[in-house]
Amino acid sequence: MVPMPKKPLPVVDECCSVLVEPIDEDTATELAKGFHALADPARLRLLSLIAAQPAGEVCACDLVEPLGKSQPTVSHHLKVLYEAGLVDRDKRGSWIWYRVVPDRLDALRAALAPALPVG
Amino acid sequence: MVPMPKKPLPVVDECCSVLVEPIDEDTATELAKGFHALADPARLRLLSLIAAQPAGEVCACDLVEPLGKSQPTVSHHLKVLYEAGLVDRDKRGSWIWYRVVPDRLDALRAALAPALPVG
DNA sequence: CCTAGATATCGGCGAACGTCGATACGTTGT
DNA sequence: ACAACGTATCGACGTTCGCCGATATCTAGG
Repeated sequence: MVPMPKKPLPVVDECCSVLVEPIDEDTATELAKGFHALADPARLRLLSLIAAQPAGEVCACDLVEPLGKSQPTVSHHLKVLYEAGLVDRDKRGSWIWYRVVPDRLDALRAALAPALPVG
Repeated sequence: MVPMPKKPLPVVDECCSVLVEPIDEDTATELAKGFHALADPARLRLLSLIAAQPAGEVCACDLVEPLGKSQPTVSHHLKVLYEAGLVDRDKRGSWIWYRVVPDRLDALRAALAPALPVG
């Protein structure tokens, strides 16, 4: 069994946007963790590379070269994305395949939704 | 004249989502700056407090107490939000009024939009 | 002018971050 | 058992961050 880093997927409990009403500290902390995972160019590009795969998933070994960072660095960033619940992983033999978790991204996107959905 | 910190509103040039196709380094860096501004509980709460005002704007002096941080700290976070283009400001006498800039938030939200809009 | 209030800047502190080389772990195939 | 490969962890480094007290700057009113 792979020793899980921490617990993935806390998932924002709030249903609505930050812009609708003042959020409490706990919600703010939770959302901040999510945005923090997106607040790095390398992680955004990793997320983009994973999402761009036709099969919807990609081996970690195929992410090192296109990202242009060392293997430990890529591993580190993938861990951050995973612990933030933005990507899921699947071990097959020696390889680990990553794919995007749409729900978590949707939750962060919803947090930025305007107060009035549409005129 | 107030000495402007830097230049506000770089605004993401990309029209589409990170999830659609692999983004280049410049786009990633630009988006990362935006998400970085959101990657802090204090700033998220500030943004939420500003957006929650019925008048759509609020004096900075009315943000110190509800945030529960020192005045220099609040000033610092407001500066970060301003330089990220997430809020705009308006000086009236001794007071400075802040309001949310929806466009910038929309751009960040769009960057998280799924590849296929709807079924 | 002087005072009082609002805001920004400065300087410093401890903590967290991004990065990499070296290394350990786990799997595959010989 | 061994070698080769993919991956994770460790240790260290310089940088950035969040925070605050002290201080400077600006404005309004006596």
